[in-house]
Amino acid sequence: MAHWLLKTEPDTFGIDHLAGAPRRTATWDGVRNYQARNFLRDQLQRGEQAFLYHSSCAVPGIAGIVTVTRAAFPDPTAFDRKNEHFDAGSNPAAPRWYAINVQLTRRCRRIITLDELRAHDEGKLRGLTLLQRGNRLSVQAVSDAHWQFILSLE
DNA sequence: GCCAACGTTGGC
DNA sequence: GCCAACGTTGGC
Repeated sequence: MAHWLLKTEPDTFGIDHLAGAPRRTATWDGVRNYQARNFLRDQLQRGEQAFLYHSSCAVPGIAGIVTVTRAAFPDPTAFDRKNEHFDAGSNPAAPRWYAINVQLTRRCRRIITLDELRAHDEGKLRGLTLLQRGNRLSVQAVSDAHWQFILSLE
């Protein structure tokens, strides 16, 4: 099974929100980038795991692990005029954007910080999308080797 | 708040 | 299809 990394801003919707949600489950919606959309729509499968990464905060880093509990379905926020992610170019007959459901599997015992990941940029984590210059993708693939190594840092 | 990097938009 | 302008991301 493939592994992933999902970015989120903890001030908006982070691991604390997910931990407090019913069944520790939430819909991962509002993605409005085509490359990230393609990952969600075409690749993330039910049962696969992803790192939950906190960005735009005091200590950016991996905060936990989530499991995909529902594979891609049309993003309902795109159809909702009152939603900030509304997109008139998407409609139920021809959805442009997709969402998944994720469940919090567990928190990391501690935040695995971006600084710490960077320390391995030219070693075991060479090629990790998160560490690539100018990277902004909110849904990223993580190789098995990278996944295992990051877990070993915890 | 700054600013580099990137994606999108829209005139041509 | 080009590319300048603009908006967004995200670390610092």
